[in-house]
Amino acid sequence: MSAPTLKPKPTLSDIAERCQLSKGTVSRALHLSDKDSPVSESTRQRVRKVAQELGYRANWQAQALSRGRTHSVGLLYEGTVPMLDSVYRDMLETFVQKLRAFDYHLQLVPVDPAGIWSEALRGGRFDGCAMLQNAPRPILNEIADVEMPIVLLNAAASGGESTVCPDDEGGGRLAGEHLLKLGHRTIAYTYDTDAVPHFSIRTRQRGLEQAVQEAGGRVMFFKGHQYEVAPKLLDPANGITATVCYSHFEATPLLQHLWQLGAKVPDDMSLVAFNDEFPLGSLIPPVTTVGVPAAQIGLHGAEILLRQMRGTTNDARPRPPSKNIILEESLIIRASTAKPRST
Amino acid sequence: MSAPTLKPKPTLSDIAERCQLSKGTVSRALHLSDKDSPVSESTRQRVRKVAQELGYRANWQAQALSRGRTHSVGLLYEGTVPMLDSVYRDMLETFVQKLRAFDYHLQLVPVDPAGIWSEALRGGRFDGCAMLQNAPRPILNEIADVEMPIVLLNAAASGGESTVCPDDEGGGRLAGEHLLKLGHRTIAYTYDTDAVPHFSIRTRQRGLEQAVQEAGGRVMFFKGHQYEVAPKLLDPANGITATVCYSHFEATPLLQHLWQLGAKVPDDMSLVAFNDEFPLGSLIPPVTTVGVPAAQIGLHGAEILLRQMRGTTNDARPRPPSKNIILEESLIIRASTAKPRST
DNA sequence: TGACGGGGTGCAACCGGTTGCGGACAATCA
DNA sequence: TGATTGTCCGCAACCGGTTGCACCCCGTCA
Repeated sequence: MSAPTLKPKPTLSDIAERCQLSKGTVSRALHLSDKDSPVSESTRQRVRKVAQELGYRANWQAQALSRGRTHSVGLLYEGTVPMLDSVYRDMLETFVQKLRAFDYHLQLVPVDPAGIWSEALRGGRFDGCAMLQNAPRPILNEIADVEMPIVLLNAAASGGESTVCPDDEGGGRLAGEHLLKLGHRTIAYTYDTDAVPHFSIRTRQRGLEQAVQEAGGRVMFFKGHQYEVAPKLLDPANGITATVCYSHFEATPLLQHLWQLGAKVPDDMSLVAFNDEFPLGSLIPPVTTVGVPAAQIGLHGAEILLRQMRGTTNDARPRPPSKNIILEESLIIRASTAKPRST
Repeated sequence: MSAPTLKPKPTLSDIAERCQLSKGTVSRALHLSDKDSPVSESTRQRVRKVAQELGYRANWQAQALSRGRTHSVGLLYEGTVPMLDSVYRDMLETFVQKLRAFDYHLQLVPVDPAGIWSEALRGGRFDGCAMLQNAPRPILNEIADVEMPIVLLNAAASGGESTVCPDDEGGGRLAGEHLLKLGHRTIAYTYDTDAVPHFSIRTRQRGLEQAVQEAGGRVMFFKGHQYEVAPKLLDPANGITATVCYSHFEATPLLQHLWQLGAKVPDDMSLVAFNDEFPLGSLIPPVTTVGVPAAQIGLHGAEILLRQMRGTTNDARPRPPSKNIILEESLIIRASTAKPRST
């Protein structure tokens, strides 16, 4: 009694012994569905009762080892913990939820240059993985090499991988069309020097330019800290009446700097942001923005991954072909956009 | 060749065969340190070379199973994916990094009411875990029941668990003292109805009140959406000259609403927030705030957990006693605070 | 030269499940 | 009543490592 008395976790054998049965039978009794089970109803009842009493839980490693599938997926990310970036919140939330619904667990896997992550990859720690953002080719190649199912979230299709990506080009167009409809003709597009380099910076710009140029308008491009950009936007020589920001990280300080310079939004300058994130909605004025269907991305990503994993591990069925899903963005009109003053 | 030719992951046996050795020897050659190894230098070289060529990686489940430790820790959280809350970013970042340095992997474990998480807990999926925020007692009890090391991050000590928590009371005092020094005597404290209920709401308030009351000042308390609160703060009858917000989520809209009502910050109203988060620094004026040592919390948490896990799993050494660490918060003075006008 | 000691290796059990196969027994059919 | 079928369960191999123990062989010392 002075001994630590480590609580011995009950195992299959414990139950088997208690029930006077063999491990195999107990195993079958526990998790084969009621109908097609090769074990009698009474036995099953008995086993389950005992398992319940003992608080039995299957050991995960043992199960994974013998079944050949871990039932967990790796969440790969570069740099800092990702979910951190607010845009990823809803994306991850639905992604996780969906996978959980199928009893998949998630592992956080930083893709450090040191390459420890490859240990995880090849060590069979998970059945499939998701990568946030665009992944460096070498990494994708290594993943392809071990033939592990993968889905790229918020990334453009570049190889054979499945991807789920918002239609940033369409989003840019949305922003452009909205402003055009209001009567704007000279529109600025800006992003911050500190922004994480992501292809969507360009894609959004492209969509915007397409829409505006088709209508005979003009897009001016500004890169830099917003306190530097703001005065340029207001320079009468430019004739800019509306600005589209790459994200809420630009829009927030920009709004304040414009304000400080005496320009009223939307009267003197209309403002459109991307991402429907705090604090856009709680600024004065609330900022019109192009929302990214983050939750949808997560959901589709999970579904794709689940489908891919089903055929994993020596399953005869070929893995389903990769899929590239593009989801529409949507315009959320708030008070930061209006007709240009001159109109 | 038409067969799928699933890449056969090399195992210990494969190497053993190639080297004409037994599994056991190979296992020893691979990961016993060079000096105390009971295997000859030449053999070790040979084995490692072959392992290298084959791209061998130890199967994780098998290793975990036989060693009795998984070398991974669970990150428990309630509600939505947590890291999402910006305050947790730095906290998690350092936490993860530290654990990774010791080759621990992280699993995301939502503590859903359904109780699936308990499956993970008892299934031996991880050696220890961390819980974000305060955890419900029943959950902690279950964790205690399986005798799993745990550390509570950003939570107050309530049971036998180890905790790492910022000194919110001290932070509140810091805010109060700063304002007092500037000459403020009637100070408001506000938090939003939508704020996640967290004990720190009260703790920060308490610290603030202590400091202010000691100096003969007065704290008024306002709960609600900031657009409702703002007018009350400006009510001359109240004589409020400074406001402390529970977090950046309150401070941001409040600042704008005050502005909109014609009150200038800091001239008419000084403003102090908590958490050093976006967009506080990029607002006009930049907002004075009490910063939480998030990175430190993560770091200490990881260290505590590592120490606890060392003694896990039938180790003779008793687990080190639980520890409750409280970390100081710090005042970040920006432009939103100044002497009250009347002074 | 024979006993002893120790370094280097093989054997086999074990971790905790899963699963193919065969056997026992009862029920059904000829 | 004997052959056949089907139900239910036990046996044992297996997943891929780890590790205690025995063994072999060679050098050393008495």
